[in-house]
Amino acid sequence: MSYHFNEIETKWQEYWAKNQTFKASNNSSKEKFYVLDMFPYPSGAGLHVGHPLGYIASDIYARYKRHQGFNVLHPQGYDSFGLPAEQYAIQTGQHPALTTEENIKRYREQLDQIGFSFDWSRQVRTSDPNYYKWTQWIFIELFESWYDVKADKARPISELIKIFSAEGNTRVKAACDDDIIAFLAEEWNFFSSEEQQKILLQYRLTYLAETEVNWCPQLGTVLANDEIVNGVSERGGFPVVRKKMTQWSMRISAYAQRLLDGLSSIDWPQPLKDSQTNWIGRSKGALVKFPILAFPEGEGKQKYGYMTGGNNSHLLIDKAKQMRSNSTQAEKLLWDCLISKKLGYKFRQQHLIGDFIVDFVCLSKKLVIEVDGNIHDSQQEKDEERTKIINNLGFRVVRFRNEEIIGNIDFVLEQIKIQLQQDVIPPSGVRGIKVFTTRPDTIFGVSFMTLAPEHELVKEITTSEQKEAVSAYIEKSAKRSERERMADVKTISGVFTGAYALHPLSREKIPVWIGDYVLAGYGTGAVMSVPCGDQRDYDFAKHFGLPIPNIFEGIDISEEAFSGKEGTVITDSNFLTGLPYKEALNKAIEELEKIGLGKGKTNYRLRDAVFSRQRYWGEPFPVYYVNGLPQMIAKEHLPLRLPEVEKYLPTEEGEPPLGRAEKWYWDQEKKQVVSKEEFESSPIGDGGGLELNTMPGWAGSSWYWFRYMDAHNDAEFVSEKAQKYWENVDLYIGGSEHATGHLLYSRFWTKFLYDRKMVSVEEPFKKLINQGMILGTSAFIYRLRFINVSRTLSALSDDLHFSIEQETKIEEFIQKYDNKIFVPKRLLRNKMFPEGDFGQGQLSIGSNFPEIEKQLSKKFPTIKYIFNGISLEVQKIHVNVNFVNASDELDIIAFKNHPLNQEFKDAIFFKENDKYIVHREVEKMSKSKYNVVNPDEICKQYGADTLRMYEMFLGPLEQAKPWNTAGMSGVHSFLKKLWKLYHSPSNSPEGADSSFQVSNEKASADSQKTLHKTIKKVTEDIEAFSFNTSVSTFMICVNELTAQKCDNREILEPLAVLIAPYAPHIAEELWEKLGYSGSISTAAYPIYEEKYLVESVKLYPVSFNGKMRFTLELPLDMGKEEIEKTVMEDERTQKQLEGRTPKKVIIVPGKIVNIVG
RNA sequence: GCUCGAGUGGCGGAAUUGGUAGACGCGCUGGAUUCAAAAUCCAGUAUUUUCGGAUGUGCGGGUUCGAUUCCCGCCUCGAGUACCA
Repeated sequence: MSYHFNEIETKWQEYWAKNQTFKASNNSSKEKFYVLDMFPYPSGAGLHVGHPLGYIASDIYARYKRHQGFNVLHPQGYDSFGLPAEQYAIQTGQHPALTTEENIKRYREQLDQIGFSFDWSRQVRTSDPNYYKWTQWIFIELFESWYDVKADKARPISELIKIFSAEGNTRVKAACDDDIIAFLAEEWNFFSSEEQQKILLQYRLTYLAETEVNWCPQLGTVLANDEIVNGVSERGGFPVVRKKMTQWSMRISAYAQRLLDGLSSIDWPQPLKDSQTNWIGRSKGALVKFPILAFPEGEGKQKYGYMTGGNNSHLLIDKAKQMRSNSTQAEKLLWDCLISKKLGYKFRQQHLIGDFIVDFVCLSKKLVIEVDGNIHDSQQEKDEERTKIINNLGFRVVRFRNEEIIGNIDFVLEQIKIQLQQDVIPPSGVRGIKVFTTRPDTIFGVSFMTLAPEHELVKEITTSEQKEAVSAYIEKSAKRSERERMADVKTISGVFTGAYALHPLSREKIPVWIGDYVLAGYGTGAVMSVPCGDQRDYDFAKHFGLPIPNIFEGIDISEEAFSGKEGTVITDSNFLTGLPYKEALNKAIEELEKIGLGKGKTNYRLRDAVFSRQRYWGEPFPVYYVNGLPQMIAKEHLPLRLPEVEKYLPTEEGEPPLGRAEKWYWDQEKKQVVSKEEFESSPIGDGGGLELNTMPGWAGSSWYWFRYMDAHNDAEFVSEKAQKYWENVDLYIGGSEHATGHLLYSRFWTKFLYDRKMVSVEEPFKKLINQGMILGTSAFIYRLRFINVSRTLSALSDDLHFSIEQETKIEEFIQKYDNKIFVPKRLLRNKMFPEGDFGQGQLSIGSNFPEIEKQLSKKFPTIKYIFNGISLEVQKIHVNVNFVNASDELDIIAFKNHPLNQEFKDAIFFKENDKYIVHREVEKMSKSKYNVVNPDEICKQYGADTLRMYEMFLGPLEQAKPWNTAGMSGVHSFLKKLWKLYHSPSNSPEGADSSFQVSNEKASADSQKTLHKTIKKVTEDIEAFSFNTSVSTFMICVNELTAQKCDNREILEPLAVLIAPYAPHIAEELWEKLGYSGSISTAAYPIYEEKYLVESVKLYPVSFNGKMRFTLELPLDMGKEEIEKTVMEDERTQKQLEGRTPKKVIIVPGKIVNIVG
């Protein structure tokens, strides 16, 4: 009986579906194992042969683990919100839900026919309201959380509010916005609710803020950094520009360090970990402040650090002096304490800050202490104003009352101490340029500073002489798109601002420049330029003739900058001179900290992730606005369902598509979504307009693996019990393209959920494997096109004096054959392209292509006129690989008759030997390259088991490889041979199962050896995810058993189980024939027994000087000496030695013999 | 530029801690079977050769009795990233 794979496969696929064979239970005494594939997006193109590669691997592993006795969770679902469905909706007007539904249906059919062991009962879809209800729920949890830096975890926002009302915000260390205003507890409690909300928004883990975003006009939405490839959108390849917009953001930067640390605890491919490490981009260095010398030389007297007064200083200075001598009792007491330096910092009394005289100030710590007498009670408002201005000048202010100082001076000093421990560097602001540097050791090599043109200080510091040049430069660089700036790295440009900064250590004057090689978005948007140590600074200095001081001992910097670190000794650097790199670095930070102008800092490249998309097909935010401030809809009213709109385009006012929804207001009284009219006519009017943006594609995929654990839970996103049982994903398989998107966001959300005690694990995926991409083998044909015809034809006509008829003839010819003639690649060979291959695109041809001219002239006499003047171009175009056979011949008839190829109906192909041979190239498999191969055809022709084994056989899972069906027949005939092992030879009577035959007799030692060798190797291979070699092992096994004429049940039964993970359908069928009633899927995995492999003899390779010359069979228990004796006596040895005496004989018993001499 | 990965027959690829390089499959060649084809089976298939052998895992060196495997330097290809201070 022959192997009818189609029948067998359909039969078992139906059986599995009917019996829910792969349904996982949440209540099991078995050990759990969770195998997951990366969430598929159901695209309209369906699956191609590259997609199932990872699914097959994970399925083999899942089935293997079931045989091993594990309770396996192997679910599947769809990441069904996203851009392509929406683009399609815009083009066709079809609701994305409909097209998504159709796509999912097709995906499911394709998945089913490959025989995956998915537990479909747990299927989820991100676009299902029952699912996105929980995505919205998690969003609210993020909104209700802040990041406590000291505890290094997220905490509920309610706890932050408690802290604020008890002690203000000066002590709490939180991941928050940069421009936080310091306030005390009394101030907080005094703030209006709106002010409080605004402040809290600066601390929440998801927050609304105006940010520079990547705006893609064609897609009508913003994109995250990882959605942009080479300056254009990943989907569609449209240009992206920078734009300021108010957006929801995720404070992922708070987790930068933990995301980095966590990498060491997970078993992921190193390249993937590297790429996350790079993306997070941690760099250690120092934050240094360079005070600005307000005016360039000549215009004003040089100012020193303590000269903090404003332009009215000369008027106020005397008053300050007077006040110093007239201080109150409390002031005196405090001054005595401060001046005694008990606190370790220098204070000044009655000092000018701007236009104010403050009571006390610690300049290095930027801390102002004000002592309020009773008169100040009546002018609280004025004081607030004053505090604000002083804050803006970069100082913090603490106030104490007279009676506090007199009554409890220790408490006051304690408070001041706490304030002094705060961050030294004030918010980027007036009178100082903050820079971040990884090389504070090179600080004495600074010869100028460079700011990004967008830097907020530029306008303030530019002198009047330079104003014109500076604004011209800013304008110019703003116009340059991000892409241009990226492409053009070579051009050095910049302008001097006219301003100077003070070097914090050398006290020298440093010119301040602007240049667009400095990025506004990284660090502080300003750099201290060390031309001797940084190539960009070097180039800039060379270009503008700025000095390049050398601070590296014994290093030549006449040609280029020196960026080495280890082994470098610093010189010409004051107190750093003579120190090696590491020591100098620490010493520099230490000194900067002492004078309050710098401190050690770790910087991350990772930016907060923009979470808003101006699109329709995504999760709606559970947010409405009151007076412009976001309010969360109470969780019990979730899900907030995506409304219907009549068009999926932005509104006329430029609002996102949700702006078109008829009902999109939240009525806080009715607790429901209402129309604008209903909302406005409501008597109470509580509530507001709902958020018009939707969430990005990664929202739903950042937590979905938890949902599979408890997919039908209506009360929680996952129950504690289910989550604790399944923990996290044991094995995750997918492509490496998600390295910095999905995989980073998923880790972020998991850490957040862990912090808030909603899950018990801190990482989502324990082990991860990247399957390599399956590439397509594209086919190309070469088409001729006439260019600039009308212009050249009239010129030609004039030159050659064509008659009307001739001209008409030529015109007709062009009409008829333009874009219709195809030539083979061979004709394109000439001196320049000896292979006839000119890469991608098109190529102008003329008389330098003699072959073409000859061939064409033969066929079309008219064409000679064209060669005389009209430009001819050859275009290399993709042709659908389905029209090409294995020998690269194009099926011209099928090609011409295809409905999509109407334009080629009367095309002319230049054939050779009656064939048109296409050109082949390996490229990414994609619809646009017409090289997509679907699994459907292969399943029909060879069966799913063949497809599964063949995809594994193709090569190592992680490696990219081109798709090539050549080897398919080998795998298919292997399965046929396997089938034959269980059946008697074909001379037995034909008919149903009559030929099935296994014997119950004892198997031969050889067969046992073959079986156990196979068990050992295949098991090792599965554990190592080396599926290609296990397929080879099966082939060897079946070849050997066939040769042995093995038909023993004791061999064939375990073999069926062994192969079941790879070829489940045939295994099930054989299992049934072997007399079992249930599915093979949980049959016990065969146990490897070493005793069958024990050998008594070994075929020793005998080498001479390391080269194997012959083999010799010797007993394994033979000792070294005896082996040597036997080998030396062998005549082949004597022949090799040619009479010489060996210098040395190396014998590794059981391995090799090597004779040196 | 930087980071990572990979270079082995005509092709996909194998070789576990350094120990018989090219397993397994495709393709190709020859043969059997057949009226013929398909299917199946058998033999051969790195290069070179004076048929003894010699050479051979991108290139050059090193360590070792012995290197595809370890070390150093280079070349090529692929992936990621990119003015990151």
